[in-house]
Amino acid sequence: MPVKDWLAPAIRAASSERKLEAGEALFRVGDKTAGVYEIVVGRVRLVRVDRSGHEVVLHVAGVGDTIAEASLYSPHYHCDAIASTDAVVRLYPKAAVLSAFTQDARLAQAFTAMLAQQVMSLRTRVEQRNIRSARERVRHYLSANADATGRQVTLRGTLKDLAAELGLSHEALYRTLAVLERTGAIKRDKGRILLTGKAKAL
Amino acid sequence: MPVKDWLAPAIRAASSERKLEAGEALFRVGDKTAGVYEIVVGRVRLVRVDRSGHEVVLHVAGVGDTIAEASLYSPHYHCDAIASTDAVVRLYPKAAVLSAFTQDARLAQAFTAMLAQQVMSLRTRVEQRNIRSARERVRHYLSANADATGRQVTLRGTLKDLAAELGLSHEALYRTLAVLERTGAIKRDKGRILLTGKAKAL
DNA sequence: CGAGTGATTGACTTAGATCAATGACCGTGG
DNA sequence: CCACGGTCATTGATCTAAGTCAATCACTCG
Repeated sequence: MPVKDWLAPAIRAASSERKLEAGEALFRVGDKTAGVYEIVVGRVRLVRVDRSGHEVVLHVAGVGDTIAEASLYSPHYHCDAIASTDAVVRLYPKAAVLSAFTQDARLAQAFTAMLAQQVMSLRTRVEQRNIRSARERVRHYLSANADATGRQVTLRGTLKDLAAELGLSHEALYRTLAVLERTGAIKRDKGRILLTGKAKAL
Repeated sequence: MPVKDWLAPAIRAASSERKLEAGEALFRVGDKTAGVYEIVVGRVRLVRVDRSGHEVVLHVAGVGDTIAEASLYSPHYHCDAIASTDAVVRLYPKAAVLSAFTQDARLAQAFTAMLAQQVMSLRTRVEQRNIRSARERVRHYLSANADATGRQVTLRGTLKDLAAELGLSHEALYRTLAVLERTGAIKRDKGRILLTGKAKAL
C-alpha cells in the first residue's frame, strides 16, 4: 500500500522511527493503537494465533507498505505485528494523520482509496484461502505475484515464510514446488521462480 | 456495514431501487462500476468463480448492508454479485457519493471508518478460512455470529448457503453439526443454533 | 567446529471432498 | 386434490491429498 498518496509533510514531521529485531513484536492484539506504521527496512507480518497455538498469517508487509491503517478508527490493535526480519518501521501517530485528513480532503480521499484497494486484495486472499488444493493455491499465488512480464516471481523471505503466508505446511509447499518443477511448469533459481509456458496448462 | 453513517440526503435523492430474483446477477466481474448498493430486501452474495467452476463466496450481504464500496475507486467490479433470495437493492451512484464526500468531510470520514472496519472483518475471515478443521471452522463461525447473549446464532438462509460461506462441502457441515449436537455442544431449532455450556470446551 | 535453521524427502494417518442414495418438504399444474 | 419435479437435509462408503512425524543434508553464524 503506497504511502506517498496520503502522506503529507505535516504527518511526516510528527513521525518517528523504531528498530525491530527479527521475531520482535511491534504490537500485540489488544494493545492501544498508536497509529499507522510504514515499513522502512525489512518485513513485518500481521498474524493471529489460533487456539491451537498456530500462527495464522494475515499479511506480510514489505518495504514501503503500511500496516495498521484500520487502527486509526479503532482503540486497539486486532492482530499481532511481528518482525520477520530485522526491520525499521516509521510510526505516523494517529492524531497527526487524522488531523491532516481534516485539513486536506485529498489526503483523506487517497487514504480511503487505498483502503478500498486493500479490501479488494483481502477478498482475493479470502478466495485464495478457499482453495484446498496445494497446487492451485501455489498457482494462484504465482500468477498473482508475477512481475510485469508475467514470467517471473521474486520470493520475499524463505520458502517456509511463503508456506505460512499461503496457509500450507512447509512440506506441502516443497513437494508442490518439486512437482511443478519436475513437470516443467516452473524453474527455480535462488529466490526466484520462473514460469514456463507450461505453467498455465497445469 | 451500516449505511446511516455516511448516507447524506443528497446521495439518497440520487439513488434508485432495483428488484432481483433469486439467482439473478446484480453485476458481474468486469462490469463497469455504477456505484454502491444497499440491500433493502433479501440477501446478495459476492462470489468469484474459480477455474474449476466452483463459486467461492466472498461475502453475504443482508438487509442494511452495503456492497461494492470499493467500486467507488475502481472502474469495474472485481467479483460477481448474485441475489441469494428475491431481493431489492438501492443503488447510490458513484458520482453522487463521491461529490457528497467532497462536500462534507464527516461523511467521507464515516465511510473511511466503515472501510477500515471491513478490512478488519475480512482479516477475520482470512483467519477463519485458514482453519482446516471443519469443527473449528464451524465453532469460529458460531462464536463470531452469536447474538448479544452469546448463546444463540440465527441462521440466515439455508445450511447449504452456510456451507458455501464457510468454504465447506454441505455434507461436511451437516456431519459436523450432527456431531456437535450429539456431543451436546449445540442444540438446533429450526433456523437457529443454541450454544450450550459445553460449546466452549469442545 | 557445533548449534540453529532452512530445504528436502519418506512414511503414515486422517479429515474432508466426492459420489450416491433416501426422506422430507415444498409449489405447481393437471 | 394429488402426483411430480425440485431442492434441502441427512447419512453411508470410498478416495485422496494434505498434515504430521521423522530423518537427512546444506549452510551460516559466532
